[in-house]
Amino acid sequence: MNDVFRAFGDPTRREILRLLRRRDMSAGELAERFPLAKSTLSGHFNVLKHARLVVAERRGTTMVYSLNLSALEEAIAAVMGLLETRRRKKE
Amino acid sequence: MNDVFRAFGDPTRREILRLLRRRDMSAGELAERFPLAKSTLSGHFNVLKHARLVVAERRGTTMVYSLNLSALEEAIAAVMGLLETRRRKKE
DNA sequence: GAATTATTTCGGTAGTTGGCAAATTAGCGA
DNA sequence: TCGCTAATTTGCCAACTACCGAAATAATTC
Repeated sequence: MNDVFRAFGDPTRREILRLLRRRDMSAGELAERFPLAKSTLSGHFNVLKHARLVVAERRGTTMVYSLNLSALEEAIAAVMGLLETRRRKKE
Repeated sequence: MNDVFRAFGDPTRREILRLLRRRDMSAGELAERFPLAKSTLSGHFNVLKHARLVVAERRGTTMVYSLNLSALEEAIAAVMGLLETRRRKKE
């Protein structure tokens, strides 16, 4: 869970997730959308994979990345947990 | 919004938010719960304030921190946005 | 096995972060 | 104003992060 929050901390990684919500994309396809070196993107993919936010599947010579919805759902639950049990005195 | 995600990236800051969900607490009270220097905690408070996740109010010589629920709600909405518009091909 | 394409790993750098102790600011009461 | 308590700011350092280009790895096709 710690890794999930860390992964969310970087704007580039959030943009990757945003792109993947529409359709699965290869590492190269994703890299084209950013003004960054492919090696840099590869590092971001690793962080996202480690946080289980994306899943990678090799298809021939290319790697296809896709969102892992359940990890996103868990992140939402964790943030919502901060709201739920609040006991307010005044309001 | 960027600052909100950055603020969530640190475990100490998430724990501060978790403590504040029960009741408002002073800087000193909060600092007691962590094995960290007060100056370090003060830095964390600043990050949380900057992200508008907490609000500070001076009460005499002490500073009282409280959760800013609306910022939390926005963070949830942002994460949920990653889920919502997903178009699935198979399933 | 050599050439091609796609991606990752490695080595290095600049900037950021989290941590502390010490100095500083702020409010309060004598 | 002085002394006390609470909290923040400052200066410094070690660890981490994002980034790059070059070299290495992986799968495919000839």
